[in-house]
Amino acid sequence: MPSAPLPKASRRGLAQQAADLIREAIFAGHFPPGSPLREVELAASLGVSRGSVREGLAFLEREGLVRSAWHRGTTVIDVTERDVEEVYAVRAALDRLAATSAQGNATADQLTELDTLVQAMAEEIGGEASGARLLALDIAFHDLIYAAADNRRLDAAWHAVRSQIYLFQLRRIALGYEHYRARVVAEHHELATLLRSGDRETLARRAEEHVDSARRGLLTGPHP
Amino acid sequence: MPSAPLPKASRRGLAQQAADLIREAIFAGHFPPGSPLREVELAASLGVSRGSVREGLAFLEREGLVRSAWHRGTTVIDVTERDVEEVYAVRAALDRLAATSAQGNATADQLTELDTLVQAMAEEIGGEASGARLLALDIAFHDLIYAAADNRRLDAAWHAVRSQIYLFQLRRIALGYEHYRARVVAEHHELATLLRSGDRETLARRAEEHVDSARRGLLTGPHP
DNA sequence: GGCATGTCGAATGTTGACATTCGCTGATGC
DNA sequence: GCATCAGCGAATGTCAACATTCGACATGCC
Repeated sequence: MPSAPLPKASRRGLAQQAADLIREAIFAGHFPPGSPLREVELAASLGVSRGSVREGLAFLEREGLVRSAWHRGTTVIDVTERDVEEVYAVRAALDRLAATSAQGNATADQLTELDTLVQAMAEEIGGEASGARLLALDIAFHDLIYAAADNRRLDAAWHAVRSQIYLFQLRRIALGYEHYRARVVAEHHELATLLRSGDRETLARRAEEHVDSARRGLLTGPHP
Repeated sequence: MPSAPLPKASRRGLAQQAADLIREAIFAGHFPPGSPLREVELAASLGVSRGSVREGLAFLEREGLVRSAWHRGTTVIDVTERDVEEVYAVRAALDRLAATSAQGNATADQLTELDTLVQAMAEEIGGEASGARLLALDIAFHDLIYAAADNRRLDAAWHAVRSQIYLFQLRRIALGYEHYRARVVAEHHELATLLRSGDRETLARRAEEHVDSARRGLLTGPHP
């Protein structure tokens, strides 16, 4: 996942570092959905104490990547059809608000950056497309919209589903991503255009439809 | 055999208990917005260790009630106009989704319970209305809608703003709540009716407008 | 054989001590 | 008089040991 630039990264505490490493391990497939995340094991593996690992896991739970139960440990979330439906329903609602808030609120620089990202997607597809890189650009595009919306609560809600979306898409991409490749550029280009100058209601509808398109891409084809 | 002092006390862990107590203290006004929540102080006050308090504070941060910064401690959130705008913008988006999801998904029992809550509001107003009790019924009403929506991610997002809404409204109510009293019953009655049998688009719009009405109620009148 | 129960092990929950960081204060130099 | 910086104190961050809980297996009774 494209992590934000790290100007003060080293001063973020071991818990955050542990969370980052565990998150990466989950994305890398080292901990498949449903597998347990044992604190002692992780503490030994990461070279930090159990307390820091515990705090890091709590942070990942806030992102929705893992689930914890009283005295029953922490496990990676499932990736059932219902889970996908839940996440994308919430994301559609959030994206709708983010897009309409960002409209008229985004700076010129931010709008330009959106175009740059869309162009990068197009170039990625032109060459030998890497699904993972395409996905990173996709997420970065939406990160930018949420940043332009300039609403800390909205951004927090976005972060509570962002990692899950990344996990879902990553797993789907591993099975092929022609469906993804086919629509990414056009849809994001349209969103950027509508954001710059478009009917507010149309933008809201399109933002929702974009999420629905991504959801359908996840649920079609081979299932895990 | 000495009977246990707290028979069913700790099935949820000390951290959760600590979070509950601190949350209540914040709502009670013991910790006004912006005031620091010192771990050692709370640990001594609650009779638990700092670790548990720390975990409880992390949970409250998930609810948006407090904010933490690296080596700078935890403080109660501010209640500026911008904070209110942020929370209610997100809540409008979530309520819209919750209402439309609950429509056609709610059980008969849940719909009946909604009516019961609306009637309880009306009775509360008929007698000597207590703003706090009215607010509790209001929140319970929306909790029920979110429960009917049956989406764990949506419920999590709701819980990330619920406590903030409670705090905002509590502080506003302390300054008088005629404006609140005037609209509560009618608006919730309409929502319950639309939920049972109403146009989906109308329901979505009304759910958003209901939140906007609450937001305006918060921002009018005397400001803290 | 099937079900209730007791015991055990492995994991989480909790704690107090130790290390680190940050803001403040006051001495210091210009 | 004012800016700078070193030291100080108070708070948070980290750790390793201790206590508690739950699931699984074995055991015994019916």
